[in-house]
Amino acid sequence: MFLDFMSEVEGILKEGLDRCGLSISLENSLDLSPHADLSTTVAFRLSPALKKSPKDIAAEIYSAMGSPSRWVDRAELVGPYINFYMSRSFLDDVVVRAQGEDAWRGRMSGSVIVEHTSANPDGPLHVGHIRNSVIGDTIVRILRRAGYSVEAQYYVNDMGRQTAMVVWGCDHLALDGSKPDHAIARVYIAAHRIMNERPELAAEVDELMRRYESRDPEIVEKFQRAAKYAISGIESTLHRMNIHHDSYKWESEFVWDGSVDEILEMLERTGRTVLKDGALQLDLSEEGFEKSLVLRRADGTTLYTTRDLAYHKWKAENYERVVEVLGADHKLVSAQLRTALRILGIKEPEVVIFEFVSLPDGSMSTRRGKFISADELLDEVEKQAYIEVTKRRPEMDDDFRKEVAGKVAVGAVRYDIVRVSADKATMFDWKTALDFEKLSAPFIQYSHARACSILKRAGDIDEFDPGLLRDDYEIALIKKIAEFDLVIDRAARELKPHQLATYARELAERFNLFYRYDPVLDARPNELRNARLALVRASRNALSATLDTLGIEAPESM
RNA sequence: GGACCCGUGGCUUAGCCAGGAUAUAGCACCGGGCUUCUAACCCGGGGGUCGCGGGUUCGAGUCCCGCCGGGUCCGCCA
Repeated sequence: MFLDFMSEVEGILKEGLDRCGLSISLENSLDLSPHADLSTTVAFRLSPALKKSPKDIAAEIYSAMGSPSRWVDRAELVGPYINFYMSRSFLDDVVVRAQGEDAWRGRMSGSVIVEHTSANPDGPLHVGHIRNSVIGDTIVRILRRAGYSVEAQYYVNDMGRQTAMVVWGCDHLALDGSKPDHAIARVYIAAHRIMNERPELAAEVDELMRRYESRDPEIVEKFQRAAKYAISGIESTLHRMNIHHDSYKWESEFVWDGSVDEILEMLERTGRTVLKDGALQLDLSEEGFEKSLVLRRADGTTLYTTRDLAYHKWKAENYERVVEVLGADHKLVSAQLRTALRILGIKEPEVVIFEFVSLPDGSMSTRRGKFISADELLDEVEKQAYIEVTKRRPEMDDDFRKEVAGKVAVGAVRYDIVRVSADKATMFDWKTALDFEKLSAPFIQYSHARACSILKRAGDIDEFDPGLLRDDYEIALIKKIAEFDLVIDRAARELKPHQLATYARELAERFNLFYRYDPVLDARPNELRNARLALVRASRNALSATLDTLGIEAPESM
């Protein structure tokens, strides 16, 4: 839709530039503008080299440009700007194409792996983790919309000290009957407390780690049982938020199948490694890193980073795009990892870093038992949502109110997380979390429900003529619907899911205005009624596709 | 000490990478709108030295330098 219009504008503009003998990249030279459907400022950029005023240059290009085409109605010269406007047939085409299901998928292709969440299997997800999960899952959904074949993967850190602590805890303490991830957290926290009191026990944990790495069958069974138990709880929380992983990759796999040894050999062959105090290290001072990267301990065991290098080699070999979502605390290690990969000639991942979620009294910690779990958050938000639904729809039965409350709660939590740019640090606050009077998912869900309600009352739509949709509200809405493919395309390239959240809000706003000022069911003559019904259906489809891509359910009634 | 991220009306926030035409929304505040397709909605109003200071440019919220404030990291942990 919008991308088609944009390509035609590029063609027309390029013709003008060519005829004037000018050459400039059209990449990023067309912008959305409040003054036009697309606008270009190329004249400004050409001005210094040509030593002519932008206004004169724009005029020259303008008069040399190609004639209007199928989707482009006209171009206008406004001082140094050249503005482009959509044709009526473009708007008509948007409404027609938006009636169907295939209008919401992009033209990108290829395979992508997106790693997200990957929390240690030592307890439940807390409100910091789910920022990772929501950003990650939304990116997965955006990339799928864009046309990629996407694998969403959870990387299980089973070789770390945390998991060994959990195993030690399970050996010595009983798991209670609570949700698996919460039960594991209790054991993990208790194990830490015991270790603090009796530091001599730490050797037992070291021994567990050593035996696991050497693949002692008895220990392997214990580690994997404990980790899987924790993950089963984590998974159920994720599912509640409409988040699904296609696969789990265990870091131990890379140690046992020889990938880690292979990576170490590759690194040694670069001649960049040094043996210091018996430990193998990679010197990255040339690349601006103060500290060298330790690859293998003096005792011969591997480190997280080494296993991570092997994991990234595997990703690079199996997928065309490698994407991962990491917390800000991983910035440095991730940069070191990417540098090491570059030295090895392995494709580097595209890393989405999100800043921290803190509590009013500091940062969260599973080990210290200081966190607000995602389960707790969802329960509270759902409770609040149920109160709201009951207040607004008292005539509906309890099943309805519960179902809507669930959808609204998950939507509110996801939207509140995804709407802010990943590089903004945030503070968790119960008051804000439980307040969805403010701009939030229900605003968008509600627009969708309104559209559904009209369609339900209308019954089947006869033939329609989109050309009858001519007032400001109708046209603004059609243009916003058309923008869907542009937003997906950009968000998929830049990996910025908050752009879609902004779009969702704008789309709902435009629909609400149309809804407020243009009656549909009572519209006369009947031809106008049919055209508006078609626009409602187009809007419903656009809202539904947008919400789906945000991982938010779109109730037909709420 | 070094590195990275952030700083936009009272609060939250878009725009910054690819500099251009009146700076985006929400909350809160003041006022208005339900005999009309669901008012979880809509309309109007007030409120901004885009942290501060320099620089580049015809033009800077956007780029560069310095400073201030907040966050994060700098382990033979993960």
